[in-house]
Amino acid sequence: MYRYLERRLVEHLREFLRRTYGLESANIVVEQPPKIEFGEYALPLAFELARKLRKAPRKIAEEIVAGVGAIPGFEKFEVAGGGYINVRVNRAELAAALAADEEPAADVPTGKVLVEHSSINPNKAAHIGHLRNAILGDTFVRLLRFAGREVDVQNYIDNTGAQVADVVVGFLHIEQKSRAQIEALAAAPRFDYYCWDLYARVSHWYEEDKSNLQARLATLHAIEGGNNETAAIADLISTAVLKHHLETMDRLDIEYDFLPRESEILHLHFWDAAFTKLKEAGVLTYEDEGKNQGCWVMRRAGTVAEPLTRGDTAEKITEEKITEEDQKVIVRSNGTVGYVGKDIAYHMWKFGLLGRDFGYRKFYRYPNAHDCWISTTEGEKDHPHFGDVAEIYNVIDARQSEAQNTVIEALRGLGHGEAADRYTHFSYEMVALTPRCAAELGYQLSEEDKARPWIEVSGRKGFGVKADDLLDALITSAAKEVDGRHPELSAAERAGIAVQIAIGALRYFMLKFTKPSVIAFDFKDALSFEGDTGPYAQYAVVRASNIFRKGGLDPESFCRDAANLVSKEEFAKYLTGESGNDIWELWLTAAKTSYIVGQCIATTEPAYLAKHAFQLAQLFSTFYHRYPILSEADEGRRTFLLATAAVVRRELIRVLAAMGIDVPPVM
RNA sequence: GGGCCCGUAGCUCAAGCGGAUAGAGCAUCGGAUUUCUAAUCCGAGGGUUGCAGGUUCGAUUCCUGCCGGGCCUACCA
Repeated sequence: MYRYLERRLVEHLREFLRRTYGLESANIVVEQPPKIEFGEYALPLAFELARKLRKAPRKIAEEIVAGVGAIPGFEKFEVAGGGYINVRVNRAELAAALAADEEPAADVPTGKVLVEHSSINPNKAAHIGHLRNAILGDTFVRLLRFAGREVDVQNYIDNTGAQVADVVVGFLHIEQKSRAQIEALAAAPRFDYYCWDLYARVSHWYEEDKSNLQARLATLHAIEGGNNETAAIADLISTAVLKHHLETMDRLDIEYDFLPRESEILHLHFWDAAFTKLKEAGVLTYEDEGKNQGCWVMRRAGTVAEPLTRGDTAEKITEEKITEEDQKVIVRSNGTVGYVGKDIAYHMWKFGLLGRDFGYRKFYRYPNAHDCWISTTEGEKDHPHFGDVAEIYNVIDARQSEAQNTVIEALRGLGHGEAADRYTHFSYEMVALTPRCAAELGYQLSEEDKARPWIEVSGRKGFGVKADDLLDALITSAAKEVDGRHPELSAAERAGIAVQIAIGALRYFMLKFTKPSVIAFDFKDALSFEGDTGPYAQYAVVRASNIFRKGGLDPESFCRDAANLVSKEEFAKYLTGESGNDIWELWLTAAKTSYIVGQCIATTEPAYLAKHAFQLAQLFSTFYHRYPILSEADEGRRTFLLATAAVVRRELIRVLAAMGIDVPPVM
């Protein structure tokens, strides 16, 4: 509702400015006043117009307030300070609309959205860095769906890369295992943990003797070639680890629709199709001299050709040689293609620009019967249509922004500027460990490391916190609390609640930081259930539910009837004026959910949603404390307070659901 | 060397295309309801927003230069 009213306000003002001052495209900034007493919207408009109109801001503000006229849903306009215009809505009308759950539809862009996230190398267990990626990605998917978009979720699987090769090397060269032995291990529990340790050992083995790296190269070639024993072993390992990743993420209620694999990008010759087009378009150039002799290279994203002389034309510049430093090798001199090249082909496919498609088969069925598909060379006849989408978001950490930009520039160079514009690298910073946390985990730290603000997680070194371990620790910690608080519940009930709390804590923790902030992970912070945490927000909902349970009422049906149970006159009575301010702030915040969701999508920043959930929970907790509802003697007022609790409960449940957080029945 | 990001309270973080008195959580200290469960609430202390300039009616936000930190900059992925 809040967003809808803002749009109406802006449209009305734009019309007014055109009519009164002849201003066509004034930039109308709408802010939120610092205090609820000032109103619901604030306009610094008069400051902006002061120069254009050559008048004092205060004077302009007064003219606007006097002349703007009535707008449905709004109460009045006031001039404040040196020229602010504060706008008040009709509180009763907004509250009644929110109680009735009226949310006027916004314009939903057409076309399917593709979100790619997780994309964990299938050679070891997932760690906390992967959790941040998956939780950000999954939440963004939920936000898009909340806003009415159709979304496909993809998880790219690099099953033929060096990392998988390394683990294959570990099994074959270090452990000397047979295929049958590896198969048996892969079928055993925690195979991903086994690979985690083995991967670290392989890295160590390479360091011991550089000649060992030849085993990696030979293995990599065998895997890429396919149709041999080594490739078959790599496939069985990566497939087994992948299943563990899907199970780990499913614990957090994260699901995928399709798993495109690098092996199919290779075997279905996606690259060949892309290579032809890239050469034709002149995006790739062949180097016949210098350090990259024999390679096909592209200009590195973000670099610009230096004009040889003043007045060079654009054409001349594009024909110019790219300096070695600005060259990005796409095809090596031995004819093999690097990962950026494969990525370009893959992204052409995403936008339906490649002219080729994957084969598809069902791979994994979630407990809720949702199917996750995987790429194959020859697939099932009937399958959903993937790819060929209108917009894409790639949830990939900031370290890969240059590679992402190279892919975008390749699309642009191919003449697909509109696709490049709808390609978003959803970039975020990594999760690292605090030195204290690293020490707790038993890692030896140098004096230099101890002084660092954080230490980077490294799968190669086996250095990090595994996703399942963290989740287990959270569940254990939550279970201890639940067991102490609710001995009357069955063990199964208590365990279920502990899981919900653990997931709430984890997902909230990963979402509360803004994307550019490195998370310096520490168990103390991550295991906290108090204050600015997921469980705090869950607890607010539980308390709201408790009011209804104690009162013998059903919160859902009460919520559906809220608009009928409280008249507009009563809303006005309880929400107007100074005395109504604190409860009004709660209603107003509850009305902002779709506004916040819109902001999150526009800025690709889910942290705003976490902030919103916390604010709403915090306001509710204060309200809960200040107003005993069931003991309220005044019948009308009691109903109004119940309606407040019911509506806030509904909105908070929705917000938490958008973050992938469930609310336990009791806490 | 070049590119990107960061620097805000003791600690961890916010601050909506530049706006009103820079806000939370944790920690510390002091309080609260035999009431809808205290995973809660109220209060206190705590800030030259890294430094120096600039633009502006107005700068944590934009620009420039320094200082400090991180990441990227492979014929690895």
